[in-house]
Amino acid sequence: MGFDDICGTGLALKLGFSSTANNQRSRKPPADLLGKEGSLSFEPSLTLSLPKDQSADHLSSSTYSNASVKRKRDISTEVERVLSSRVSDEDLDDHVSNGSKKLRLTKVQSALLEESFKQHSTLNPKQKQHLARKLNVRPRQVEVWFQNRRARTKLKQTEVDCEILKKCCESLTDENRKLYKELQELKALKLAQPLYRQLPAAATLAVCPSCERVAGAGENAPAKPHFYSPFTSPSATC
DNA sequence: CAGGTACATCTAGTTACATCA
DNA sequence: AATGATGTAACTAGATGTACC
Repeated sequence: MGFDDICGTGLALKLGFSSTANNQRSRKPPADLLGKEGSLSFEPSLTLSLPKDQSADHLSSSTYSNASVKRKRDISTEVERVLSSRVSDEDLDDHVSNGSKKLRLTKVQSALLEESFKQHSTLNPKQKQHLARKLNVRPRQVEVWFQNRRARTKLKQTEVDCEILKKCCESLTDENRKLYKELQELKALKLAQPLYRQLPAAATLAVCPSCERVAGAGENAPAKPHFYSPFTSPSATC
């Protein structure tokens, strides 16, 4: 296993704590990575000793509690710390070698990634490799950047959609209010006209907007047609 | 062909760190 | 200088698709 294998998919992954890029079905750490007496071996040249409670038995637990996740991260950090000095020797990764735990992409790198994202929001392995070489970062970093970028895009779109729906809702409420007001006026007008009472029954029919039943005539008709208020739920009317 | 396995990659959610006001 | 808010790189868990046996 080479250094890029360890760093490329994240230390924790390759150490077998979890496995996004490794093996999704078996959550147990690979046996070949877990040395004896709680030490983790990546290469013959690098062995990290761990306290007893962080030994293979603990790490191979099928479920990971918060505490174990925390410990796992502590281990990862420690592993990274040890590895970083080694990276420095090999001059493979600038951000790790300068002690920074988290890489910040340069403006140029971000711009290139953005440019690439505009062309295609997902990458095939070849494109990923090419972009990684071009940017002088690991393919895994390109992959993660695209994942996060897609998530950001989706989030923004959701916010936009939410705004649109909100406006739509406001507009409909407004329209409903106007219609209700208009209806009240018509009803008032109707009551004010004595001639209205002499009109045939058919002319007084009204339709409930929520159940679409004809009201105001017939045996089973309610005493008066019912309308819904914009301030109450239509379901409450029928 | 169906089923199992390994692997790569995805999404959604979370964490941790860098940066800035 | 300290601190809280914010943006984002990196991680985790689980799902899915594909290739192979």
